[in-house]
Amino acid sequence: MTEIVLYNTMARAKQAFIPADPRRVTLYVCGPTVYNYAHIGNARPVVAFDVLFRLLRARYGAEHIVHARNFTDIDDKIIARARETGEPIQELTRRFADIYRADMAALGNLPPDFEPRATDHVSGMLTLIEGLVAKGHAYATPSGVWFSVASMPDYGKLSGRTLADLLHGARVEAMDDKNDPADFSLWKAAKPGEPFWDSPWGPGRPGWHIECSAMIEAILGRTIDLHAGGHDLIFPHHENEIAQSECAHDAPLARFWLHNGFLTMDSEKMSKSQGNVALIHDLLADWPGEVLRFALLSGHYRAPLDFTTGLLEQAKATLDRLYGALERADAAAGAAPGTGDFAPSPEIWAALADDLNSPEALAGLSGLAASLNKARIPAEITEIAGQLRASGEMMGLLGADPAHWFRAKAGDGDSDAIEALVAARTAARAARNWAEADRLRDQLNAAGVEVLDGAGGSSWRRR
RNA sequence: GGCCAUGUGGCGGAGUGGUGACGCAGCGGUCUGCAAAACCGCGUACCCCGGUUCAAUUCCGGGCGUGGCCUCCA
Repeated sequence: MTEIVLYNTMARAKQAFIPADPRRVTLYVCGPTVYNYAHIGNARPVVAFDVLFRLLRARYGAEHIVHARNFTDIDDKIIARARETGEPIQELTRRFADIYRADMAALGNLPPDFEPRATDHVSGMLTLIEGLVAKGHAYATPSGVWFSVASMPDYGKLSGRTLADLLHGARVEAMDDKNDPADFSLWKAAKPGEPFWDSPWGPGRPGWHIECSAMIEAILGRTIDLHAGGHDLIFPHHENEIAQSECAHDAPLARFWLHNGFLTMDSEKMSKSQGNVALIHDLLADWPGEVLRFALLSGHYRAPLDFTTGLLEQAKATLDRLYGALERADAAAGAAPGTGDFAPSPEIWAALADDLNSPEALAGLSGLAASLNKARIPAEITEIAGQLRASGEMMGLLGADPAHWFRAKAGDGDSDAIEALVAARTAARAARNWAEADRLRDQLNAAGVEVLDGAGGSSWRRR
């Protein structure tokens, strides 16, 4: 089994991944703030690190991996949205958390073992903050509690920033009542009308970063194996998590830091402020979730990826080819699909183990499909098809029944109508009435249905 | 300005000190009543300028281009 190598942002290099305890490998991925629909860019870390999750499960055993992904369910934007719409915060966040889960499931992601919500961990945050204040790393002011960046000698080690860099770029105006412009908020005193929790510093709510520190400690432990998220989280979010957790515990927060690159839309950053976002919810109306997933995996997770319609069309075409090979294999082997214990191909395993090289792994899938299309011996067909499915599963792909893949969108009645036309065409062909047969095929094509004539008769698929 | 990435054929996108990525699209062929699907074959790709080397797309230096981060955006 090939060793897993991952690019560790902290080291700025690929490193062999060896868990602290192979019987309990811990993975934390920063999750969403739930106040609206997730866009496809939000899905990139989820898909990329779902592949990592699958790889770890395969390597160490599913029962030995603990994967947590949080929901941020209290923050300024949530409060603002609730004010706008009048929907209570709890309902709003619960509703969008459910939508998020459904979207991620549609993209073929396994659910994490834990999905903690920030508001369930406020007491843990308070304990953490109290400890930081006691150790001189934080101080209270009327506006809340602040982390004192100057109290941590190696602050900035993840993002490669020095305190001087930060001050250089910092706003000149003294914000709030903190001592240093680089200090960040651990606890915010409640303003009138805002939701609040009681604390030693009066009613208030947590700062953004502290929730992850508290949830990681509560669920996974003080030092975890892997901490992952979007590239933009390196600074300030992950930097500040490190500051809080490490100053509180005198232990490293995570052994590996993984960050995915951004999606662009027509080469521009996809962001809410620019209004160029594609919501997963909307994309799913036009594309199977697996096409979206394949498109996201077609680039390496650390590289930028331009998310375009062309990319989706290519992903769809490639998946059609892969599923086509599986469909013929199932028919030829006459066996139930997905049976038996097949292992992923060594090449695909190696590609994924090399810092989640999904494009190379996808190339491996195509290679297997080509072999499958050429295979003639039933035992060989079963073997390769099994290997192809097992390899696909490593990436959360090819899990569908090919028949479903090609014909799912048709309603039952719709399907019957298509079957009738195909049957009529078969009859016309038997009568060597080519004109009628071609007319029926044109009619089917116009309806988005492709007819495939084979030795054993004609079949059809949706385009 | 500081920091971090990145520049590969029509398009997407891996990788490598010296013959092939892979996919999509395209072209030719086999098959087919004709197609489609599948199979076989085809493309003289590595931003620019120096340097190292027998040999650089791959290493080093410089330049140019692009993207991202620089206090709450995956």
